[in-house]
Amino acid sequence: MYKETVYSAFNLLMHYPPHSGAGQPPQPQPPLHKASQPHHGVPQLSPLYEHFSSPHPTPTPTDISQKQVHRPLQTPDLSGFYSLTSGSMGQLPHTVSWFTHPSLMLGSGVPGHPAAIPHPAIVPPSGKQELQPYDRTLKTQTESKAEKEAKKPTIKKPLNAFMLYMKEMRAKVIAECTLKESAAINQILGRRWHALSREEQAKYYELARKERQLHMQLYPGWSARDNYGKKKRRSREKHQESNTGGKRNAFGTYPEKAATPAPFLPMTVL
DNA sequence: AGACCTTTGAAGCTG
DNA sequence: CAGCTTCAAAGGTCT
Repeated sequence: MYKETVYSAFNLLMHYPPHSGAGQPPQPQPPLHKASQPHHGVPQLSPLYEHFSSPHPTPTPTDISQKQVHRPLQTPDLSGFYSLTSGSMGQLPHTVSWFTHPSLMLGSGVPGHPAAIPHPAIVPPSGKQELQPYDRTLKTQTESKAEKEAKKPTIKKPLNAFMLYMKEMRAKVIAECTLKESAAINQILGRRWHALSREEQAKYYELARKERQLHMQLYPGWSARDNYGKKKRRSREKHQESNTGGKRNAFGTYPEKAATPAPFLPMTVL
């Protein structure tokens, strides 16, 4: 049943014209770090950027500080960030601003900066961003150190180019194919990503670079290793097995080899 | 409740 | 340093 749903979704998408490079094998595209790419027509990516998007005018550094965004360094790259992301991104109804959504008002902020930097990278230890704000006043004095440690909000990794692309395009793909399961959606998005032109991909690489930069400034001491091992894996062996086709895939089937694409996937489309 | 699936890219880890 | 592993997002599915 589900398999058929996915199949029909791919059939539907077969007729979706790729941006460019249709029918060509995906070519590895090294990250592009041009500072002056055209920045038109990029809809909402990450709420971090949405905050600076139309219809609001491009915020000045003063505007940012008024929103209590801590910017310890005034780097030229950040100004590029503003010009890059302002006034060109559309709005998607399901998105919320990182700076206004209650889940972002965690009050934890950057260590050493009690003014609280509400940033979407900060989430409660539950993993998912919750609707209710993280209320540190709920902590009791009797809580053990370990408990307090466990309840410390997690600073998430900044999104890479593909993640930003997924965030933007997911709703569009879902609307087109009525699929909702992310595993299938992500397969489609992965193929579309490869179908993007170099210029189109460059926009996302640039946004991702800016996001990393901002993330570095917001959380100077943060390292990706901070989140290592926080997700419990059932076991490395099993995880490996799942990656090599030993377990059920997103289509509810048991693929013989993970490297073998699903037979109903037309390689010349998407 | 939380891992899994699935994708790419960044970054950490390991030998 | 090359290659492997983990984690970012997402939501349905499964344990």
